Amino acid sequence: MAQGEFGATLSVTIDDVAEAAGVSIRTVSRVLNKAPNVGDETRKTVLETIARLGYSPSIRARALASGRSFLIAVVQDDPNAHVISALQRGIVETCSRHGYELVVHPVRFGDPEVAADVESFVRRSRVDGLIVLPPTSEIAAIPARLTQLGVPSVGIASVSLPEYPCMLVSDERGATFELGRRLVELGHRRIAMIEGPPHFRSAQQRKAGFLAALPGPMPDAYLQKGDYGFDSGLAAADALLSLNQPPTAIFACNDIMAAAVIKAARERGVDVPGQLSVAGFDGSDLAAMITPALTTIRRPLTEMARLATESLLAMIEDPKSASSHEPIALSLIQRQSMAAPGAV
Amino acid sequence: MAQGEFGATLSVTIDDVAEAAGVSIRTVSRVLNKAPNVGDETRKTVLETIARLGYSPSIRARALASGRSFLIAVVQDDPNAHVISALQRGIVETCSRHGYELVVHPVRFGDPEVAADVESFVRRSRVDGLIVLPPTSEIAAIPARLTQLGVPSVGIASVSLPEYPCMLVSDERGATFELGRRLVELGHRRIAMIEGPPHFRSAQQRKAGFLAALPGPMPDAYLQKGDYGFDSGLAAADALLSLNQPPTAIFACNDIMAAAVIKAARERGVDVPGQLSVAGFDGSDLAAMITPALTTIRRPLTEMARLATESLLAMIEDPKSASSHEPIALSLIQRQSMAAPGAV
DNA sequence: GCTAGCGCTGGCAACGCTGTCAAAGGCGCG
DNA sequence: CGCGCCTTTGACAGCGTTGCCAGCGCTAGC
Repeated sequence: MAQGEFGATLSVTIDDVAEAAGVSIRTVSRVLNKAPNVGDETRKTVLETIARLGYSPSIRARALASGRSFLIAVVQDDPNAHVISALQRGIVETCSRHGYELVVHPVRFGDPEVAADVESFVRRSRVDGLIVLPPTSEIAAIPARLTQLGVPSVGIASVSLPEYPCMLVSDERGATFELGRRLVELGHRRIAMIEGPPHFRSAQQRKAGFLAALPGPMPDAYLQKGDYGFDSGLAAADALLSLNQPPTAIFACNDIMAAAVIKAARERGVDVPGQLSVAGFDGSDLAAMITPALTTIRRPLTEMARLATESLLAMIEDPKSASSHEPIALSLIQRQSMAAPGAV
Repeated sequence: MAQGEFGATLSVTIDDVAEAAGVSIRTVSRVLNKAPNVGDETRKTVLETIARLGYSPSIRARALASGRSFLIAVVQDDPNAHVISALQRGIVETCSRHGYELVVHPVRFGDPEVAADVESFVRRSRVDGLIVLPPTSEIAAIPARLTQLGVPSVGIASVSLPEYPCMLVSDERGATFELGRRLVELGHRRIAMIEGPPHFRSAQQRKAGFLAALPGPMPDAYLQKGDYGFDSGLAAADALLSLNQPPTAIFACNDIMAAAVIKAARERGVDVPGQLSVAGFDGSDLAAMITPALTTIRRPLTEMARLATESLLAMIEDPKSASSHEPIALSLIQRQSMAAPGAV
């Protein structure tokens, strides 16, 4: 019911508009959906009436009638604020450009029920599609279920999972390989590394790429475990710097642990990069803010998110449109924390 | 249509369940909504049938029929990944505990159309309620419109806006006052500050609280402009440290600028905290990762977000429930970047 | 013995929109 | 001049739920 010309509320419906404009609701609907077959004059009248009454269509009703919700979801764990936020920015921006809304569905990577949880979420909320963020995107059971449900999905990860109809695969392995080679070229021979959690395939990729770039196998003592947390980075750095033959370069699998290495080095009076080169991974803001500024590997996260969203929307709009697995190149950002080995 | 016992798809409806269970759809609906008036036996049968068919109710249809969407929205600008992500964590967690989903609606603080944009978003998406994050929560026109639409909203900010039916007001002014007093107690007399963007009321609060704690007025040269960005912090720090009488303490209105101060000091060979004390604001992870670790003010963001969400959901479930404006106390985290002034 | 009241269940309409189909009117073409 | 075709418009039937009210079979109360 329209409540008069002013103070239009949520309760103005398409019927009110149709009545006020003297046309059928179907015609109003056509105008709303920019259907081609509407007379110019009619369209104009309807548009004016809509504006006059302050009407906005109910997405809910539209969803029920059309089978499309104009909602997409992002499935994410929350290990890293920087990554999530950069990705979300790109997704949300693309969504609103296309008239979609974004719903956030958090999950726990370690939870054995993740796939079931995501499925039940999709069934209830009836979103039109999903974007699955790392590391959750490494779980093959999720895209498998989604495909079975017929819901389009896009994964963002460092490895390609055939279960996804569409993926953005960042070449983390290639990037760490390049970083490793760079260190070797600089003259480093005692090169150490702090791993990420081994159950993340991206962590495996980073490790594999880096190790492959080195001339020989890495001594066990140089290969430290880490969990992407600051404290684990501190512990690993302490262990490395306490060795009789400490490394002249340390690659930490994310920026946070790399920052910990720099802090640990500083507290022991080890000069970075004079006595120790340090590199991280993520291209986070943090890397630029610490002293010395951290060499790191940047993923074009916002850009990737935009691409992922565009692909997803294309799949939604046209289910036949074949989408592919896109490789994404990463870039090495060289800063002050890395240099040729100095006085050993 | 049910497609057999296995491979149940999205298309299982309440009708299928009703038929399979031998009851009316109305009864199935009652079971779904945990209505009290259902016989134990009937409930059991229905529940079993639901499980057997793999049925999940359509939130969309429920929304249309009941006038509730079980969707709440968070309205946010994106100035600070750390803040947004901590808040989102609390919101999303509380939502899913209560069976709601979260949709993210980004806005631009500076946009003159923000309020209209939010209104149109609410009208289209028909969310049941909104949580407005800082700094967008400082714009009074937004809650004003929402109240007019009859949509519950909760604001999280550093100042109380009467337009909001419910707010969480963090006492940033009180916290910076305490910080200022602490610096004075430590013996600092030459105290400087780097402001945030003056059009943020929270920045005004932080400034006002800090200045009020000092024994005398702050010299103009000690009061530097900043925009919460790292570079602006660097510039301000450079200006301050170039003075004939450089300050012995600098309070930067956020952690990022404080990190810049520490970096600038280091590059000039100014020892922190020996020659210069530095404090920030935000309690971000960054603060703990830099060297020296940064004294900062922590808002219990995730906790606040949880509280805000609980209040919002209470208002949604029971519109009569009176919600209030809750003051939130912040805590000063003292770390190595702050000490008594040393050799001046 | 009759009615009121209770616990449980079902039928019907509605929520606000779109899909489908068909009708009305105007046009070109043979 | 008549036919078919195209464009514009409308009627009707859903979409999958819930709200409302009625009705069933009982028991309790007068």
